[in-house]
Amino acid sequence: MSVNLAHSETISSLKVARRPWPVIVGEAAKTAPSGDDFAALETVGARMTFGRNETIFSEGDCAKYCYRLVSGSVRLCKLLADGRRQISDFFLPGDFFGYADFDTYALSAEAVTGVVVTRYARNQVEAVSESDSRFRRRLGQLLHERFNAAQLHLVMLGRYTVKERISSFLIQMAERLDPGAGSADEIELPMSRLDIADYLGLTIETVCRAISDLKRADVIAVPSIHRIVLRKPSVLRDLVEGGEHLLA
Amino acid sequence: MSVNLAHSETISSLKVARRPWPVIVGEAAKTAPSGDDFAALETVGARMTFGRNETIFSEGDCAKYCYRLVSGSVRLCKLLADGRRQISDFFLPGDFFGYADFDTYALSAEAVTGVVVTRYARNQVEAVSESDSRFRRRLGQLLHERFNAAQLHLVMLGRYTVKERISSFLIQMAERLDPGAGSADEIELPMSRLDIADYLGLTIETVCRAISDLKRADVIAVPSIHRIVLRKPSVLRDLVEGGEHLLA
DNA sequence: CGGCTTTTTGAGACGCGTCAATGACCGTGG
DNA sequence: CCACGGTCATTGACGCGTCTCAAAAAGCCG
Repeated sequence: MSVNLAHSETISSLKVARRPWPVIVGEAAKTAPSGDDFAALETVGARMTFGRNETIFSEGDCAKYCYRLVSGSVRLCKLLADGRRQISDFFLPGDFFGYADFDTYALSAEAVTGVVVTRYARNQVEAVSESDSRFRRRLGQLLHERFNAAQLHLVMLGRYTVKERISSFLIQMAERLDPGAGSADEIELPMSRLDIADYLGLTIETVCRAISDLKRADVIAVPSIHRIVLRKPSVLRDLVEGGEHLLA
Repeated sequence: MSVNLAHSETISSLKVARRPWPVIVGEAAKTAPSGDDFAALETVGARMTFGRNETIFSEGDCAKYCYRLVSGSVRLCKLLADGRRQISDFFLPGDFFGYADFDTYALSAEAVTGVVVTRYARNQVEAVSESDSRFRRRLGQLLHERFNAAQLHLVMLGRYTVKERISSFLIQMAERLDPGAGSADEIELPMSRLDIADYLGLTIETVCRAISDLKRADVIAVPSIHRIVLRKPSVLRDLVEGGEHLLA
């Protein structure tokens, strides 16, 4: 099983990233969408920065804070004693995370790229939630969304083939990364192949091979390593749905 | 992939089970635990019965109701077009389900055995939740528990070997089925091997083989088909901790 | 340019799925 | 009461797909 070497600099937390990576600042430092349900928290948030592969919080830590991602991207994962890793979710700018836990975090959150977050004390979030029913509903809705996403993830890990997993992942990322309407046809994947593998329950080699297959079939193009062009999104969709053959 | 033939009698809903199966009435018709947080709903619930393999609600149905399981057991599952199935959760007496959805149910709930439930209108549950902050917190806690369980399930499907999955499943069921203290050493599994397979992301044959292996190693005994004796729980625990302590 | 990490590709092993046959259990009806 | 048919569970033989191991290629940064 793949050895995990992601934790070279897991200690300090306010350190600036050595090399901020695609912190897409100019173009896409997406601020909160206009009708922002988090306005109530605006005043109590603290802005923070994490470097690539830095840990934002660890499984078992006292869950004092929750976070809103401003820029970059974050993985939520669980590490087994022998190095096996499962990523349960990726977060993108605008996502709110770290609130779906009890006293301690159930999983670790790590910066996939250089990251900027706003950090909120949980007791303050809870106070606002207690008094503001609109905010509370919004928070509940977010939790439900994460829950439903986890259910789909479950089906994928339990029953999808490799091709279905990769296709489903690409479509899903295209939808999430596209701010506006239907999924964009070109996406910038912030995470490494190993991250993708650990999200899909595969090995990095299998992920590479599946991507190469799609490239060979001209369903996607890969101009640079973190950039993917969906040339035939419909084929990707078919690969996921029929749950069947379509790719040579 | 295994053909699913579970839906022979999915239509009527108030029908009594043809043959109630292990509806453990005398011994374990567990009523709500003494400090019952659902007292507030007591008056608005309707008692209902479902037969084995009957559908309680289907994916996509308008989510008007939620349920509390009184006796028997229920599976929550998703069916793909080609018959593949993933079970995301089993419910046991006392469990509350069907509330973690939006307007429509995201998954289907089916009776694994003959089942008795109390059904509540969601708008009433929401009304109580809105006015009673204690009840609301309890409901949120339940959702968090299901969410954390789903996260562990995710790790299992993504990263566990067959032996680890079976061991983890047995331990988990022993803990959930045991009303009192530490896990009982003999458990009554209400679900079929196919259900177990679809929960663990395996085939029925693989599940059988793994169980036979454990039997052969004298780690468990199988006096009858739905009954399992954990002869060496510690070995089971070791088998799952090829990774880690992953049990809530 | 030279040393690193990450990605890609290849060859081979092995675990799990597939297909098929047998056995166990159970309710039904002769 | 036993024979029968249906469902579910178990076991075996075999093939395929994914993992493992290994090495080369491609980026990345000093």
